[in-house]
Amino acid sequence: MAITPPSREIPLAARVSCNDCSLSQICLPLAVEPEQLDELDRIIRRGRALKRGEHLYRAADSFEAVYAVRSGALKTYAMSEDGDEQVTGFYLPGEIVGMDGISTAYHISSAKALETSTVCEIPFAHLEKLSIKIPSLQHHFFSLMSREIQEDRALLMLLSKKSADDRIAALFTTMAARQERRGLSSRLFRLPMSRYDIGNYLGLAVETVSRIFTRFQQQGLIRVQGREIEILDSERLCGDSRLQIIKD
Amino acid sequence: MAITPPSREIPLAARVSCNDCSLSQICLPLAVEPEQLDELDRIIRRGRALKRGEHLYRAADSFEAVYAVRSGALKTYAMSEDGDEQVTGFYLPGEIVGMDGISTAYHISSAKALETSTVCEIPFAHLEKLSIKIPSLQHHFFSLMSREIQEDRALLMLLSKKSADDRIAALFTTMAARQERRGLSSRLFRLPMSRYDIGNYLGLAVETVSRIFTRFQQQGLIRVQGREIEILDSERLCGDSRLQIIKD
DNA sequence: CGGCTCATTGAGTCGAGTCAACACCCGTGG
DNA sequence: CCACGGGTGTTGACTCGACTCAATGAGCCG
Repeated sequence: MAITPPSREIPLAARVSCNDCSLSQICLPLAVEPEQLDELDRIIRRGRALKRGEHLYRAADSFEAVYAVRSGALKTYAMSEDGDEQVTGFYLPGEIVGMDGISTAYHISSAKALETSTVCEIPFAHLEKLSIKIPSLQHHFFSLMSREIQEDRALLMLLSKKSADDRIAALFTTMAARQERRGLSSRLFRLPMSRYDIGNYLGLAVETVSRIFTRFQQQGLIRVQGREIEILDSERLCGDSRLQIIKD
Repeated sequence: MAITPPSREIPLAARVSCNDCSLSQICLPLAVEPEQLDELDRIIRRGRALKRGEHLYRAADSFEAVYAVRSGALKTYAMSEDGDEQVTGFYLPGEIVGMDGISTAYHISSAKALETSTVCEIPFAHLEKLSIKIPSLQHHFFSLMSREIQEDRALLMLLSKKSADDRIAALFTTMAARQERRGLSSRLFRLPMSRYDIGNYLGLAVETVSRIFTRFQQQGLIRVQGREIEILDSERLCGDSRLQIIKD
């Protein structure tokens, strides 16, 4: 099916080692000593490119690897029997996607690019072997999974008792925190996902999302311009919703 | 504070090795060869007893160990700033609790006994070391965490779009599956938690839980007697809610 | 210029929450 | 032995927040 592209089309990212990657301080390598980084480097297949809407993997695909997002953004979603989807997470550069599936050997959810993206593929079997040689890597990976659990728990709290306002506020707050982690502005950023995805993720109707965006703007909490968001009053945004967001 | 109990009061469980434990087929040992079970056995502190309402750990406690439930049942819950709690999970015999906290080195949530319970304490630092020697244990532990993520995701789907009926139905279905995993009846069982905990967990008011229990009974789906539940028509129970529950 | 998808806004409905009263069970103590 | 009290569970009446349906606007690409 796929025709091997001529070598000049291999994206730049493919030739950048973890050493030179701007994300190394928040990605997997942070757990690995420089001397051992080579080994990690060797097992990683870098720079796989995805077009907007393209799948990284689909539910029921066999689980072979986890992926570090290099650029762009992905969403993961699960499908219920009656065919409607549930967005379970958004993944930004430096984050690891695909950790569902370890227990079943096949993926439970699907991962789809929200925009043109590149990812680094980390074959899981190799990662496991390497984790045995590099205890700090094993620990870091346990830690990543634990954080995934924590984030799910935070979202769970949100969905189970919070109002629509709180949910939207929490989305802004977590997005801002993740921007900051990458060294970007936590005040001004662009949401990579549609209102539909937001609604689906937060368990709200698209219309509700839209209405709340508008109202938050009227209240002077944010400024919205399509997918561009500017946080004007993070105090009141958090305070109103009285949320305990995971901060690392 | 605690007075060391005379040796005859050490619970029976404390002297049972994993070898002889009836739960070994669904608990950690399933990933360990008989020859190596001794090593696992040695690091486990067995038979810690908890009275109803007693805490196993509290949020912000330093993270030292994970725990295998031997008997009874626990709930985990998080507290938001404004002081109201959110139940994040229930843990039955053979299940591992406490895996939050790996990434932060302190617990994010609290764990509390729903009834008189015993747990086996597995110091995490030891477990990590042992995982390096026993790759299948490392894999199993990754797998357990992955399953935890999957379960959270399933719950997430539930909370984000499903009706109150669906949520209750899903609770019954997952409880039944977990009973079956332990080799017990999936038709007839006892809920270890109060209606309040159920409501909190599923994001419903207690009154709603109660009403739905009553209606399900009227519809001939279940028979309820306090906390005793008999599933009469699992077909319609699942079918009505059209849910994709994680099955292993 | 259509023909898309995505986003916003308005009007009406309904499911689940809140408030309130009451039933039940069980352990305690008079 | 029974009365009392607290925790737990059930039921009813009323309210409101978010969903649904429907129409319109805005941006994008062929």
